[in-house]
Order: sequence, then structure tokens, then C-alpha cells
Amino acid sequence: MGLIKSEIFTDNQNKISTLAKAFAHPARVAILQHIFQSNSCICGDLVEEIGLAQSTISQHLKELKNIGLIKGNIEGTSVCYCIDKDNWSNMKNTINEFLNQDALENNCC
Amino acid sequence: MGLIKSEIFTDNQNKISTLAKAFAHPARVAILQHIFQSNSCICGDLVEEIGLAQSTISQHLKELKNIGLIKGNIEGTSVCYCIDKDNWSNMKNTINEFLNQDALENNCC
DNA sequence: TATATTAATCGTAATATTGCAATAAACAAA
DNA sequence: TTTGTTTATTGCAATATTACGATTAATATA
Repeated sequence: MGLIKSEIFTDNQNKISTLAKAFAHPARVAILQHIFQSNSCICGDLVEEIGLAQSTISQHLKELKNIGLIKGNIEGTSVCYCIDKDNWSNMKNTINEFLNQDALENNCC
Repeated sequence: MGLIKSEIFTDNQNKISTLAKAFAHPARVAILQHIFQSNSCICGDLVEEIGLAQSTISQHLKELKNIGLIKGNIEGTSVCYCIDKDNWSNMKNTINEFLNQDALENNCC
């Protein structure tokens, strides 16, 4: 089918998977790294640095914006994208809680 | 197109996105949580606990196996799935390095 | 106002993913 | 050997994702 049955999972499970989708594509990983590491996080620069079409980058930026990890500041005709630090921090906590879970004492493995 | 251009990204970027895909679906999050928290991580139990068809769960287990986060021990006709602790630990390091990156001093944001 | 620049959106095509029923494979037990 | 149990695989259908060209929208500049 290709349709995720979100309703049978917990809010936490859906939240983790939604957040993970943000960096489940190398272009979005690259975009996030560039925004962190560059001192010019203009959309057009990202298009040049990553080798994808402008519309494709714009689409990935939109997804990252929808998930809440970045926000865009309009500067004339350009848009400067920045990390939303509060949401990034919350995301880190959610993902880390999942990654750091321990096995039960009587776990069969 | 729908075809990821892996060759234009770094190994690290591809690695992060591949690992993130493991928990970019709520069923796989649920499976991993069950394996951690349950003392019977038999495939059949997962099918009952999560409300998806047996073939669907089996497919998700196969993906998690391919990524390397779990391994299956055959016990008679059943299979007991366990976390691959070394790979899980390595995955955690890779993801954490990405999540904990800091912005540059002269970052424009 | 007219033109250039930049980013977002639309339309389209192709591949990927999700899900299930049906079947096959592997093994245990009668 | 036959039967039952459990998991993997196959085949299929539907939705999702990725990517790009073309267009639109918004703004700056001549």
C-alpha cells in the first residue's frame, strides 16, 4: 500500500520516526551540516555547494522547516536559513532517549 | 525520479542517512523498543504486539538486520531477534556526532 | 517602470516504500 | 512420513519520495 498506519503507534514512536526522517536523506544531512558550519547559509549557496537543482534543495528546505529544525530569514531577495536551536535541542533529547534505552535485566538476548 | 544521488554526498552523510532510516518508520521504532524492553523478542510476539501483518513485520526485521542493528537467533521454528550491541553503539556515536555539532563562531545565524 | 535576481511552487516522471495475501521454506512433533 | 508451527519470500497494489524543468512571486536595482 505505501501508507503508514500512524494510528496504531504511540505518539512517541511517531515523533521519533518523524524527527528521524529529517536526516534520513543525505541531502538534508548535507544541508543541516552546511547551515551549522557555514557563515553564509543562503539558499542559493546550498544549491551550489550541494549538486542538486534549486527546486530540489528548496523542497528539502521546506521539509526541514515543516519538521521545525530550521527557520528562514528573508534578506532582500535571498533567504538565510538557520537552525531552530530550541527545536534542535528538543529533537536531540527525544532521539537520545531512544538511542540510550537499556535492555531489561531478564532480557532474553 | 525518486532516485537518491548518493555519489554526490560524503560517506559520512550517506552513513548518517542510512542509519536514520532504521528508525524513520514507527513500526521499526516499535520493534526496536520491544526488543529492548521485552524478555521475549520472538518474531511472532512482535506481530501480535504491533498490529501489522506477519509479512510486514518480517520485512521490517529484514531491513533492521540489513542495516545491522539487530541479529536473529534461530530457536527451533521461531527466531529470537536481539540488538547487535556493537553496531548499536557505533550507530549511536555516528548519530550523536551529527546531533551534537556546534555552529561556527562567525555563523550568520 | 522595466529588468534582473532569488526562492517557492507547480507539474510531471521515475523510483522507493509500505502493506498484505498467498506461498514457500524450515523445523519440530506426532 | 505427515502434520502443524513459525518465519521468509514473492507478487501485487497503493502511497510516498526524490528530482527536475518551467513557472510564479517577491524584491532589488537600473
